[in-house]
Amino acid sequence: MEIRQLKTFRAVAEKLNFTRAAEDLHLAQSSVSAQIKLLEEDLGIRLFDRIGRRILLTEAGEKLLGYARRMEQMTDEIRGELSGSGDFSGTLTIRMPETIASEYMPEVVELFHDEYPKVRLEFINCDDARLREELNTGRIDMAFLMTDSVNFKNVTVEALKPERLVLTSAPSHPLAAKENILSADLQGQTVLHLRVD
Amino acid sequence: MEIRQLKTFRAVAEKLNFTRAAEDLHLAQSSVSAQIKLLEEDLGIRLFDRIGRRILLTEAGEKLLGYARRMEQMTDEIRGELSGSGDFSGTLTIRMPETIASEYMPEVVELFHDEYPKVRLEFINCDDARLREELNTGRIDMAFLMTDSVNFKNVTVEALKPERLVLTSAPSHPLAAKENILSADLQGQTVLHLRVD
DNA sequence: CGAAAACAATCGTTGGACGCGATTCAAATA
DNA sequence: TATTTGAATCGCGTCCAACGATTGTTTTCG
Repeated sequence: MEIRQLKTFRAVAEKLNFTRAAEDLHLAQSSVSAQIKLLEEDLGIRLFDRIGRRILLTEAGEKLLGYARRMEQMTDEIRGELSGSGDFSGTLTIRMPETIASEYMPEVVELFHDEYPKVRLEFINCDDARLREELNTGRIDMAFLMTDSVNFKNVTVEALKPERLVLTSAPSHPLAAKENILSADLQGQTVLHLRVD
Repeated sequence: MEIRQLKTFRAVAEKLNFTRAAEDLHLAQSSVSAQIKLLEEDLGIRLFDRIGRRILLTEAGEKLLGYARRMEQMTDEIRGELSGSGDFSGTLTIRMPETIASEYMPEVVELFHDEYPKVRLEFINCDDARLREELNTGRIDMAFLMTDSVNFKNVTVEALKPERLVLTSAPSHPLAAKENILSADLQGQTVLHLRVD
């Protein structure tokens, strides 16, 4: 029996739905199934009745739910009481291109806020090339860029992931018919692309 | 924060000694160190003051100890309340050679008893060859053997580990001088060996 | 005072646990 | 009957946790 399992159990027991619980917990549905299965095996008793695709708490499940809630309260209490200083708060100012922001940030913000609810996130659009200065003066705390390499002094840089660069056009465009496009083919074409500072 | 970590923490906090705690928990000392380190990182606060090789609870540690105890009580309560049927009791009768018993059983019995305190273990010396009958009639529940292979019907057999067979003699024995001994060398010698039923 | 013992921290390795995506199978719904 | 919803299962990859060995330090004892 582990706290992680009890948290998962509580989520499932309250939603009575493995898939929703998985979303809440930022887990795959299969992982939730596996955890519940482990917990049931560990306790040696079924926690849910599976009636068709619908699930109900068994009597044992009902009892456990109460304990799980108290247990979780207690962990929160522990953190509240002990970690004091470890409980970050303040504002993080982040500069990043809108394209990245709209793609990745919704999920990242949710995850981050779950862990550090007292930290406010401030995003600024990445519309100029004065990053180095901004980072050094403390106007922004961090930035996400799409670029081949960055080499700033006094700034920590980490590559997060490669991102494919894709060529897109209207279906009616002459180049759309070609199987392969060489960079030479773009000669004289008007290209709309990301600003790379 | 996981229950396992809190259990480890409690053991250390009560013994004020990592090594003893590790023994109690059937863990390596390094594992205990690692768990405590993780817990301290997770909570963002030191739990022990390390004064030389001696350790003391910090203020945070004192507080946590209370919580850890309540937490553990609660898990026991959960098991007591829920697992009902999963709580095995009764007697297991096991036949095995004394050589095996004295070598492996002390630790095995301790581990087993920690997990199933209500099960009594009964050992019988392995001094006859009527194992098959004994197993089938239910006089014994299981047996440990040292042998090359066993093939009983209605009996589940599992190989646990290979065991080296070593030749030993008094230092004064003629064969003791030889670098290598062949089985032919044993011709005519009196050999004291395990009974293999 | 020097030698030995006690003990926690650290390191490298490895097996197992855990998470994931894809798939399957059953049930509910259209 | 077809489609959707939802949980279980499987195979795979990765990461974590336990271990043994070692180190460095402190305490104890000869």
